[in-house]
Amino acid sequence: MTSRSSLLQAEAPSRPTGSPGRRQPHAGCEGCLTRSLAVCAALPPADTVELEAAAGELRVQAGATLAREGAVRRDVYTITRGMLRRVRLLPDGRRLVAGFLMAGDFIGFSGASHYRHTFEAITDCTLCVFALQDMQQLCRRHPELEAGMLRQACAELDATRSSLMTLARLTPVERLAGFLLDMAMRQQRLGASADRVDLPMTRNDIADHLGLTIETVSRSFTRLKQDGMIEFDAPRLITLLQPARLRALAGSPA
Amino acid sequence: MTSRSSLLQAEAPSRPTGSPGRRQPHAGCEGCLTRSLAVCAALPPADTVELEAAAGELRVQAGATLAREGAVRRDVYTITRGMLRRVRLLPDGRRLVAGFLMAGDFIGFSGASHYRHTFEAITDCTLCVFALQDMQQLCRRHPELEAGMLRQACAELDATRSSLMTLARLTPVERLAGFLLDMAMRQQRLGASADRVDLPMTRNDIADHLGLTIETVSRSFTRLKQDGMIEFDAPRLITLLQPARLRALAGSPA
DNA sequence: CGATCCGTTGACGACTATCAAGAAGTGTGG
DNA sequence: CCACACTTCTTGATAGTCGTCAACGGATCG
Repeated sequence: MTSRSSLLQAEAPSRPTGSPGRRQPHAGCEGCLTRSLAVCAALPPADTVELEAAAGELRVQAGATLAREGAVRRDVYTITRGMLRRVRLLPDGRRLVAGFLMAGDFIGFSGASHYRHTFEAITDCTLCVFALQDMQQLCRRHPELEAGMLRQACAELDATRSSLMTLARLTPVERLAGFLLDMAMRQQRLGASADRVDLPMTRNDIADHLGLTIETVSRSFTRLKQDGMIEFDAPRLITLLQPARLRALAGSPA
Repeated sequence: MTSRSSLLQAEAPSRPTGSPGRRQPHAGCEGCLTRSLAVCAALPPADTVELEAAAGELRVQAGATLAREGAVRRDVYTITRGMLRRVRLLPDGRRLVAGFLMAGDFIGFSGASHYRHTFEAITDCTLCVFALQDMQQLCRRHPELEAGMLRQACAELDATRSSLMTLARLTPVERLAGFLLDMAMRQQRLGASADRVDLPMTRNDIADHLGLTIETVSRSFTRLKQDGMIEFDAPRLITLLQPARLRALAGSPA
């Protein structure tokens, strides 16, 4: 009985490509767990009424696709529960997982008219939906919101640029160490313990995220375990025994 | 006598680490060649007076460092002439060139209080300098400017995410093909011909940008030449003979 | 003219991808 | 409840690609 984190709920039997789910009226920002993390935080509490009016709630089953690469980009999203992957494919099937998205993350920082990635739910997810147009109008009326979006877009840019170093110059073990630290940090922000990492995604997802094969990912896990830096509570639930050594491996900035 | 492009002027005898140059009063936005490209374009012509008041002009010699990783981030820049590289180093000397910056590009989309990269001039450069504070105030007074910054930050995010695919999943030849197309496209926006690419940076810079070694970069160049896709006018001046085939190699999006 | 830097090419070896098999966990149906 | 299919993850053997080491040619500069 491996009790996975309550933040990232357990993966349901994955239907290959389920429907993205229905849009429902929004329940209200007040009780929202991610209120303080998300883009919405830029708006003073008094103005959340407007946000709520524009927002819809969307639930997506594990395994289902939220939005497909190439489709017209009509909506933007804030994730309130669960985890998704940002995927891009090459014609010959090579795959990149450009990132994992969790509660508080925003989908919609793009200048493109069409989605440039496919977004697939790894666990059951709940999201706040906004029509792109509505969000743009909200931004026009509330410069603080736009400023907040700019700040968060810059933060994401910083993070993405760090990934460049990972992919360009780090060894497999170093990449994995950095990945584990990154996931731990983000989950900690959501209230999890600092040294426990929950990995709802498959080894394949991790491989395609780190530019490796699943075998190399697996061997790198084994190496970190043998060296006493991590411990497996389950294949997808890991304890970081020596975060400092992991940080040293990953090149500190992580 | 290799007459390099007039857009990216020839590399001067590189002083190892010259001084970043002096800040001068600004010459005015009216005649600025990059006016239509840069962040500033978001501001209506009537308001450029304010921009000019806040801006300074800065010249940086080839080989000199504009800003150092870890230093306090006091200024932001728009490049009006020349080319710089965005560099990050690992403790053991491994290097990443996170990007090449040219006329119209903006340095300053970051949420960090300190520079996260070192910026080094590849050719002699001219830049518009703004104190970070001034720019933030300008944004507060002119929401259009902030909206423009957000748009451009998103565009840069899109571009950076594309680099992830390059580094994670493309072969050396594919990476180089994509790189050449990217440089050609950006130089075309500045008025150069579509099939001529000027590469002021060294093979080492290219290697550290593509996550390869200089030998592999060199061999990949040779391969593209042997296959008839490119032609060398000089080691750093290349003609794209078959852009379509290059695009196919790079995975089209480029 | 020698020194230095840059780029190319060749020989070799290491590391990671590939191929293959097996172990472990999960859900389904009898 | 158990057998079976299926997926995921791990481990081993092998091969290929790219990194490393080395040498050379060309350009630039003092």
